[in-house]
Amino acid sequence: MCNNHDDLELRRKHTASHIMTYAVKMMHPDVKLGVGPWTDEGFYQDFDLGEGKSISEKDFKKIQKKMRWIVNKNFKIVRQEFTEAEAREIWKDDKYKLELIDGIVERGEQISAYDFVDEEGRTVYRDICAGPHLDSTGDLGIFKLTKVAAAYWRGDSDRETLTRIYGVAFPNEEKLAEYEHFLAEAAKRDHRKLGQELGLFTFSEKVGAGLPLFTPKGTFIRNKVEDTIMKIQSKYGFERVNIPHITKKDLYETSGHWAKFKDDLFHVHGKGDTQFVMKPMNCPHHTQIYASQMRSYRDLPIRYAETTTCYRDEQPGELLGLSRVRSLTQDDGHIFCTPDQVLEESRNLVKVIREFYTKLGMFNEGDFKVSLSVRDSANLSKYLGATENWEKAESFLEEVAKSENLPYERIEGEAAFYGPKLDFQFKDSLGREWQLATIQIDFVQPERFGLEYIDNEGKRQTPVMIHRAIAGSLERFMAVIIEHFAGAFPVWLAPVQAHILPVTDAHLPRAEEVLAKIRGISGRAEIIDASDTLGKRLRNSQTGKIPFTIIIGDGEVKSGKLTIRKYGEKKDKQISVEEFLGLLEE
RNA sequence: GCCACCAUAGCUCAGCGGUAGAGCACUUCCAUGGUAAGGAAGGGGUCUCGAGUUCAAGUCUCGAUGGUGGCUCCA
Repeated sequence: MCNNHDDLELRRKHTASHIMTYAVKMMHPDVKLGVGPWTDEGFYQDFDLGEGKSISEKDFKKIQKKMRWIVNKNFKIVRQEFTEAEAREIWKDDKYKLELIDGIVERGEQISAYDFVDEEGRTVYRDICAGPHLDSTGDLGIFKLTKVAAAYWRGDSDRETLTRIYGVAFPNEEKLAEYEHFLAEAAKRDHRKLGQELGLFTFSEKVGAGLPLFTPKGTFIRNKVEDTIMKIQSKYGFERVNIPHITKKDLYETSGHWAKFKDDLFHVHGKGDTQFVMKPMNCPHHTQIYASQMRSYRDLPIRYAETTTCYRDEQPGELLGLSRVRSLTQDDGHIFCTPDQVLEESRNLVKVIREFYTKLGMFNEGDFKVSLSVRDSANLSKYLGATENWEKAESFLEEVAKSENLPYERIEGEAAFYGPKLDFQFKDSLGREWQLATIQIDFVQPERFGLEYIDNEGKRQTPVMIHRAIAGSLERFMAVIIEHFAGAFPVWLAPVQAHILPVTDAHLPRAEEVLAKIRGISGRAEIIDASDTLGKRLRNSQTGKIPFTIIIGDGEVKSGKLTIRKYGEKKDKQISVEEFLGLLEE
């Protein structure tokens, strides 16, 4: 929920939600109501339909018809206020409302409801609501129910399952058309669709859900992303390490993850009795590399980096294309340092993140947001680690966020139990936010694994661990950049940078010469021979979102120049081979 | 895991009780074509899988698998 809506839009969504609820109530008189707020997109309402009853999208037509009837009746919408006792009496049969009333009372707010009132002044429908609303149902405009889903009461999976109906509401048809146009455009950018069309990755039912397979082109992009990150961070002293993908469960018993996450791991059995699991993370492994030697304060910070795949047995309903998978490749890194070094290390990590995302053109205002997750000041006891270190780390992270001008928001209570963090969230084509880069301070694992270094007084000390990712997971990162670029990757990232089109077979030798020159600078190009018409081949290069299409015919053979068509442009350019090679450099 | 929907050729889809179709892609042939789909022929499907109903099941029912939109979760 956010508050950047103008008042009228908000009231329209609120009223639409009540009208839908009234319509559903007419069809299912015994229905009980959960919450029904407005959202960025529209509105929803949760219903408890009762045992064995359900609503599907096939019912939308009927519900919308009833809603239209309510709109046409033009009921007045009137605010009513109640005392706690009155409210408890009115909604005494509705456990959900009673629970909501508890909350309102607890917060010391006024209990209010909105009534739909007919011409004779009779209340035909009433629901508890803080408002505000339109003046009458006739003012609603255009509405549409969009989807139905299950939701848990209070968002708690241990509690009742409710049926949630989503809808949108607009002042006129044009606004609805705009919204539908946005959805259609988003669908065109969808990474699952583009991934298939551009041949970047695939899934196989035989391999399993959430286990993506990358083609040569997709793998090129992954490797390029990895190389780019490694190159940027190399100036900050990272060293690459390598670990196996399975481990004895003992590792996670020590780290403390076993108790909490054992059901989310893939378990592996060998010949003996020893129980192994596929690694869901890399930090415990990395601690063991740190722990392999006695460390001095002079050695710190020690920085390990590795791009490696982790396996998590996510629940099937949670999988989503490349955004949420069961085998995820992290560009992971861990820094072991003193508490005082957290400031400088975090600052350097932000610099790496900035440089990398700037290269991709994704570090602009509005493209991303940053969360500084700190302790819940009302509940400090649930966090592990020395208070002094927490305070230092939180203030260091905030200092970095400020001095680096990050668009950050401080979120109390969002810190992990083991330390504060700085998360970078980027949007996909539908505006859904995905965490990619992260910087997490950890006071707990070094302790649990008994990591040590010897300080300048010869005393044993426990280092702080910083977990960091720049791309997050390469799978999720690919999903986001495919949608960000709508599949039209910049030249440096494009798996195929150029198609060379000889006009006829007679021009093939020249095309091969040009190809050899491009390959000479490790450019990535392909000759598309004349077995299709030139028009057809040009079209294929464009729909394939190839950055450059080179056309070679009699004119080009004679002049020695190249005719270049850039992706998405309507006009050609004549340039020399050398100039063209310059365009491919990174 | 929860609710809803979906699954037919490599891709996009039509067929919706009487044992399969289109376009694109692919193969071959013709055409050697100067800026977003040249022409012709051909190959390709136990209609996701398993049960059930029926004389007869892509087509109806149930289950499994996979996918989508939300919810929960995301170390």
